[in-house]
Amino acid sequence: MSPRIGLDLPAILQAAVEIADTRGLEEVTLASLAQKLDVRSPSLYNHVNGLSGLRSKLAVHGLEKLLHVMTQAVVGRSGDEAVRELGKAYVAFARAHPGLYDATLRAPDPQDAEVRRLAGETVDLVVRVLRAYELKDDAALHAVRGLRSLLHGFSSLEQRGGFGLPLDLDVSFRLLVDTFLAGLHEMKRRSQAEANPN
Amino acid sequence: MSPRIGLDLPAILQAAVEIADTRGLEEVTLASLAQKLDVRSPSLYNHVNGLSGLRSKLAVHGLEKLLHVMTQAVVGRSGDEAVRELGKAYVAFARAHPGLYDATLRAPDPQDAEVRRLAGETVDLVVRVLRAYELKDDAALHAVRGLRSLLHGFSSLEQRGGFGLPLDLDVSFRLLVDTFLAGLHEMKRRSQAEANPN
DNA sequence: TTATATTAACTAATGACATTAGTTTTTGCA
DNA sequence: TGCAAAAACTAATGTCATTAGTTAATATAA
Repeated sequence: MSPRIGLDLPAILQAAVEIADTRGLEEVTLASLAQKLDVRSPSLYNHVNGLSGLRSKLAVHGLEKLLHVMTQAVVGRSGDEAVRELGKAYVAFARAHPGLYDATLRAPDPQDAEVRRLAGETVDLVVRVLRAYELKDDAALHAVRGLRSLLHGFSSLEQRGGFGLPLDLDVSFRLLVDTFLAGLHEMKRRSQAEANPN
Repeated sequence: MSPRIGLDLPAILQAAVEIADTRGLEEVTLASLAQKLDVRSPSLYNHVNGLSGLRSKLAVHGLEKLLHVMTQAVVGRSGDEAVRELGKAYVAFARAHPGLYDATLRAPDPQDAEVRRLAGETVDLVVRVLRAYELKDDAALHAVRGLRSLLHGFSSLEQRGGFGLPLDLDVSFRLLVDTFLAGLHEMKRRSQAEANPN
């Protein structure tokens, strides 16, 4: 059945991740990948649907790993602590895997079933973490979007060297998360005051 | 001195912006640009230093426009109102010019003098707006980073369709900014309480 | 008015890609 | 032992960016 198996998907993905993280996502080409794997580039078509297929697989792989570290970060925790650890895990992942993180957000096809499934699971995870803040109705979902915006924004700008200031990045990040949490508490307070105006 | 002037930098930039905003930044190639301008691609080298030069100019152009709309948004305003308008102007720009906004953040050379100058001016603008919160020392700069993270994160995810949820984006954004502002007020309160603990 | 220098835009050529078609080769199983 | 499946290959095509060298238009000086 199966003839010379030199390549397989895991090996291809690992090599692609290595290139992405060290040289940048744009450098992940079928040519560079084939060279690294000591193979001719058309051979890759037996495992992956061209460059765009590779990028899809890379995106899915990255989302899986990201969801995993986020999940690990919140088990056994709740409230502010859980959010803080979640945030730390998120930026740590982006720092450790800049290229893979990038791939995560440039899925050629956002309608891809796998991508949607993983995105959904990630949202669920964060919703559960934010449940502690007793946000009503859609507020929890809006808060998920907000938290994700802030995490992604920070990671993205950090990666692009978008912060020209000579200022400790970890301090900036901690303050940002703390400010968001303080705001969340305040919003909760307000909505409760509104619902129950002594 | 000057022979047949069919092209000039403004025309080139305008065409590039059009392609970027309608088809995406990746579609801005010397080939597509030349076709749109009815010229052969090597001709572009007389005005721009190759593809990377074009991207640099595009980034600078985008930063200039972004700084301009941000500046217009805050004149005559202060405090929360100024921050809210600043935020609205930021996401409105990203929505109106998705490709150009993208170019803004993928400057091939973040060390480029023009890019650094504009980035500096933008930081200055936001610092002035945040002065109202009387943040001490570096806190103001950290807050600038935070605000920028959140604005960029939201815009970027919105563009990439990263929000799978069927939820009003404008509401999400307003809540995010409000949460940040509430947090900022709370942080200010805390630092004052600490400095002057009755 | 004419000649020249300047320089924009051109053609031609090269090399890096992705991709497709068609061929070779390995290997599991009958 | 032989055959079918499929992995990896070679060859070819087309799209890019980029460089070298050529042509041609025009502003200015004579």
